[in-house]
Amino acid sequence: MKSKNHISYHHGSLKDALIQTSLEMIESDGLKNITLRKLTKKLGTSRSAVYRHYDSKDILIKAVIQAGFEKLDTNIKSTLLEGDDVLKRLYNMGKVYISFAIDNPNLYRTIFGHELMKEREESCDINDADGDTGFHILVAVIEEGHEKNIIKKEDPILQATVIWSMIHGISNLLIDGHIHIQDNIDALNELSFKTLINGIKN
Amino acid sequence: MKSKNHISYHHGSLKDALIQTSLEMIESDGLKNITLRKLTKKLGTSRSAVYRHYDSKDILIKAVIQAGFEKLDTNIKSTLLEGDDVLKRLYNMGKVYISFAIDNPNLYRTIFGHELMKEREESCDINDADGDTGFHILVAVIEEGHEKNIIKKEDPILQATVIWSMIHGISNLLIDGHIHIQDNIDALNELSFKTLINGIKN
DNA sequence: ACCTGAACACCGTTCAAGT
DNA sequence: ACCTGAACACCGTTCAAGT
Repeated sequence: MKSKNHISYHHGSLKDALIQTSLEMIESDGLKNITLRKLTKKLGTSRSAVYRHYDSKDILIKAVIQAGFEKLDTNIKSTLLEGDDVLKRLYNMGKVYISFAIDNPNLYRTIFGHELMKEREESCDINDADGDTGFHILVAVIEEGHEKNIIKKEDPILQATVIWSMIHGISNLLIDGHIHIQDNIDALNELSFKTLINGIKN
Repeated sequence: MKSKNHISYHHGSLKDALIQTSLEMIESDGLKNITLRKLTKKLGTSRSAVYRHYDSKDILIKAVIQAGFEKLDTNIKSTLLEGDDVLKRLYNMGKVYISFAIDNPNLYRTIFGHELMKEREESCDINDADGDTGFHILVAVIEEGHEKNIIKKEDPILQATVIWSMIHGISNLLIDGHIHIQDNIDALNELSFKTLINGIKN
């Protein structure tokens, strides 16, 4: 029975399966080794089936990147919400963020380095004060630091951007091999955090 | 006469012409729109001529990325060597670096985001104390700051890495559209620099 | 509704043949 | 030595045809 109607095996689930399998293939082989032919073969469908759900490979990849970004964002959010100590939460976020990049270098490279992302203007829109992204939580944590007189009172969005930039820069340079101090990552973590904090705390 | 022997037009210069034209095409159309067919058509050679100089497209692209990286590096170096004030030189470097990224987003994305760069281990090798890259000069400027008692005496390589990470992170987030504060770039510059400096100066 | 598979225009790469 | 152009195996995308 089961093997008979494999025609409708992906009925309703193909769309999601395409994303998940793409995420796996990006991490194992890199983005540029993903082809619709390999992807659909892995899923047991014909290659034109993709076009029922996405208008082109580029649009599929965009959705994959969005999914990858949300994966990272979920990690960041839960870390930022865990515990009371504001500074400790910021420090932990940095560690989790950098660990994500080190553990998923191809995915990280893809979600942040892709040319298609130039026109993005969703989840991370800083102007959208009502959002619920990791960045929004980061801003909220900084504002909590303002109220508790732990963090210097400057524009929290700019402060969040500075913190994010530092962490993002470290992650990027690490996975691209521009930093060759694998044994010294902890020291880099400590110094970057100290540098950030001494610059923004009261 | 001239148009007659176009067969040897690129005699000896094709190798370099491939790099230069690739750099232009990356910036105007993005890396993924570069094909050997378009590239060689633009240069007036047959497409297999490329293989006289590079074993594959990937290896050509690697050389292009290296050339792009050196372009940025040259900018950085001259900025770091200009003037006496240590802090001002660091500040100027940041501005020049970020400007380069904003002016050449596709190139910047390519030289830093490419999957091929995982195995890189040349110019930026921090362990090579004798190098002459922008990063090495940055370390030297920091050491000058140590001698002049302007900058806190910690491992200069780690300090350089922290500074570079911040600037690189800002550049990356800006060109990927994760930061939507175009009108506020100056404020971001100021705050990030202030954050760095207040964290590392005496 | 959703899937199939042949067809099309592209791509990187190879290679025997030219000068 | 260096270049040519046909050939090969791949790719994304389209579309008439199936169920």
